[in-house]
Parts: sequence; structure tokens; C-alpha cells
Amino acid sequence: MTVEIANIVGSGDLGVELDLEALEGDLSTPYLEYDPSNYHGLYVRLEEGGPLITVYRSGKYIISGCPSEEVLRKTNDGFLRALAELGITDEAQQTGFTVQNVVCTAMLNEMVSLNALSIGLGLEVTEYEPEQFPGLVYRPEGIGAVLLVFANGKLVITGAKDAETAEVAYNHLQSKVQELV
DNA sequence: TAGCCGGATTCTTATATATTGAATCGAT
DNA sequence: ATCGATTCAATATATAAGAATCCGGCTA
Repeated sequence: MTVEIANIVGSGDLGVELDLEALEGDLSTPYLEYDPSNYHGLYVRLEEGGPLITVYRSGKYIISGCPSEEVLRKTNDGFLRALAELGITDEAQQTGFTVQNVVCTAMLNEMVSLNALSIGLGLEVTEYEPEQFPGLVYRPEGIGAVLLVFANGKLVITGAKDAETAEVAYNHLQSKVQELV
């Protein structure tokens, strides 16, 4: 697998209004952070260094920092179980949990200069200002993802709704680069 | 003036440059 | 002990997405 997942973000809705202050006191995990003067969301981690769950008063929440879809699913299950144990939500409360963003890293087989690449891909779909940021930003049309290309051939693919889309974006760029070599 | 709309806020993660700040080092 | 110097660590730069609340600015 040449395209590796670095981070996955997902969101869901508990369908219940929450008292974040009370929730902070009730949750058994010690990895909590709630400071309304700094940010209105309650930060929850089920384990140290694990994925971050940002919970809002509305009952909606975000999970970020997952290295795989498996971890994302487990984190969501664990969070829902913890809330069910507190009697805040029903056992089988469905949240319509959705993956919102998949961030991946990859490496190109061939390399071309970023200047040549920006022209080859099209100036309308690329942004390359090395004095502002060392990577070239590529927004391919028709593919729901954005790619960052670096001079050494390393890539960051972000904005994809799933791993398959990131894979498609990678293959697309790889073939484009192949044409330019 | 009220209300609405848009932008920044917070966080995560990989990536790579420049710059800043801090910290330690040899030397005085 | 203190001063230039060197080295390292950290931050900003840019990308995406979700969430809600803040702010400013604009219009009615």
C-alpha cells in the first residue's frame, strides 16, 4: 500500500442536548478538557494520546486523529458506550456517524520539478509559491481531494471522504507525472 | 438599531521551509 | 560568571473537514 492514512475525521450526532460541564464530571476517562472561555467544545480522549472527540452542547461531535477507519469506529463505539452507561443516550441510538476527511501520505515513483509540474498540471488547478509554502497545491477537477506535492516526491492527500478517493487521487497524479517525465 | 452573514476560532495529521527563540558551549 | 556563538527545538507558513460561538461589518 503506497497510500497510507495519517488521519481520519468523522462526525456524528447524539440527538440530545448536553450539559458539557456535567458531562465533564460524569465521564470516567481522565483525559478531558473543557474551558468555555477558550473554546465552547468539550475535548474527550478515551485513552492517553488517543483520538480526540470534540463534543458540543447540541449533542453533535467530531472525532479526529484516527490512524485508521478501524480506530475511528472503535473510538465512536467506545464513546457511545460511555454515554449509554451514563444514561445520557439509549443503547442503540443511531447517530449517522460519517467520515468527513481522510488525510494520507504517499510518495511519487517519478519526480519532476514543482515548477514544471504546476505548468504540466495547469496553472488553474495548482498553486505553487515556494516562498510562502514549500509544497505545490493541486486541486484536480472531478476528484474530491486536494494534493500537496513536495520537491522530494512526498505527498499529502487531504479532503477525501474515503480512502478510495485518496487512492484515486494518487493514481491520477502518478499517471500525470508519468506523462511529464 | 436589529438582524443577518461571513470570517476566525479549536483540533488532528502528514508534509517542508524559514525564522525565531531558547538553551547550552567554549572561552574569557 | 558572563558574553558571542552554535545548535536545537518550536512556530509560522499551507491543506481538508466537522462542530458552535464569537466578532465585525453590512443592510434594511
